[in-house]
Amino acid sequence: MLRFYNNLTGKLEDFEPLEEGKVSIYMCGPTVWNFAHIGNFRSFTFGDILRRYIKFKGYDVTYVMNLTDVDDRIIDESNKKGISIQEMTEPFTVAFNEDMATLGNIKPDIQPKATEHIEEMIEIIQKLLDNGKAYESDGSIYFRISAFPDYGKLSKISFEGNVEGGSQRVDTDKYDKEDARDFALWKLVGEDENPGWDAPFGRGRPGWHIECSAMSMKYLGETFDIHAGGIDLQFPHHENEIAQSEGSTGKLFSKYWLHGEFLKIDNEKMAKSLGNDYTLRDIIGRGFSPLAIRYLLISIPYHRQLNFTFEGLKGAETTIERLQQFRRLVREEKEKGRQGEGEVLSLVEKSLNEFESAMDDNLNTSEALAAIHNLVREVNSTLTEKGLTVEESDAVLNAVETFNSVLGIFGEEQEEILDEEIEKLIEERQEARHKRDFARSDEIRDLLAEKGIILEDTKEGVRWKRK
RNA sequence: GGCGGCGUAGCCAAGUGGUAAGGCAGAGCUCUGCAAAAGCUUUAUUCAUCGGUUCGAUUCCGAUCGCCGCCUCCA
Repeated sequence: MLRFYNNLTGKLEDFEPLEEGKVSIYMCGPTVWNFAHIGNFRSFTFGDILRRYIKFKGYDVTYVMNLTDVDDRIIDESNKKGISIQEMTEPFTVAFNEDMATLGNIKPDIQPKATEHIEEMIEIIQKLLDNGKAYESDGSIYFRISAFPDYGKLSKISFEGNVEGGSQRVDTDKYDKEDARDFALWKLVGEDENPGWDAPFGRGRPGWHIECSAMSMKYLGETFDIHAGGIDLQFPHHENEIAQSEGSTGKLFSKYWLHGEFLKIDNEKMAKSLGNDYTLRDIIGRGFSPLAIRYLLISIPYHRQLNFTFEGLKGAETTIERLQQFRRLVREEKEKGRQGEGEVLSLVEKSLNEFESAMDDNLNTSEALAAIHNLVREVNSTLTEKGLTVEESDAVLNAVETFNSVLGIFGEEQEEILDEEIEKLIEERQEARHKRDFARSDEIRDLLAEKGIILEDTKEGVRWKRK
């Protein structure tokens, strides 16, 4: 039984979708004003695993991840550069999708842009104005938190004590609000300022929170199954989404709330000021493979802080090579066509069961990986000792395929074709070795290494792989 | 100040009221012309510290120390 830690209730709960067999997921996407950093990608990779696993469990999944392409930072940056917000966000949107693909994250079913959903936002704001949960002040529209008693139910923040004694409770907003906690739904924009959109309640631009309410409800309905995002979004962003959405519909917004924890770099907070806010491109530029990065990102359960280090990444690199080597060895083994049955079948079944119960337990990827590693080790032993039958090899390869469909850490199958020149060199080296002409043999080995072909001399002959 | 999380081998870490997964690194072995690669084996009387509850705690409770996050439109 699949269970999630639901941040809304603060409990580990059995997962029961609203509609049998169907699951709707909304993941808060990136603000496309810059290249996304590795911390961002931890969250989005968590979203990808969530979506893949629910699909693996047999549900029909709709996965929506938005693009925030209008907000204060984007406007500030585009003004500085003297370009439109579209010119500002377009290249980063492309880059983001490239990076996601590089990391092996499957494209969301729907990827709505905020700027294309202004109408929907205006509708929600109008409803809130009509039912008294929003008000106008100096041309901007604010949400009236005092009219929404459930405010704070997600983040469990008590405002009572805070208003009185809190040192942070300073209202720095230059606008006039009824209550310091109230937040902007619609910000006044002058006639000749851009970007701005016309609404019945005046020209303006949307607040950040309303964007996600509008896009999620448009594609998933007024109530949907899972809302996910980074832990920092819990307050105020998600709390405000709930207020706006439930305030306008009177219905539950999202049944489950899942938050991805932060990633630290060398045990420190990732921050621009520390210079450790690595983008995916930075890390790949240092020679690390996307697969290793993905492995490291999912090696710790999503709801735990992850300490990202380059040493750890090096380790992940070794680990995924071992996994890929494993798949290669078993595939080779299958080619031998050995017949019969074997006890490996039960090992495979055990591993698959362990994998599933680990993932069922609030996506415990650490344990799921342990189940994979245990299978790899046990099968390797059997393989060396007495070999595998075709049936066993098939079972193992199918299991690998299953693991890969959920976690995506084995990568694509390598092209097993060599060009003739290289094949001839390998042959020539084998002949040289046969004649004990080791000078020539080593020379060829070096030559092939330069071409990115690594040779492994084994009992049963030579094996090659690409670096 | 308020709320929450964490502290497990050299490193990254999972986990449980009943005696410590997994990965990396290290060591040993197998293979090999040598090497590389690969594979196997091995590595915590102990889970920050101090008390308490219990037949029994790393796991529950309390205190202390240390780290991280949210409360400031930062995943």
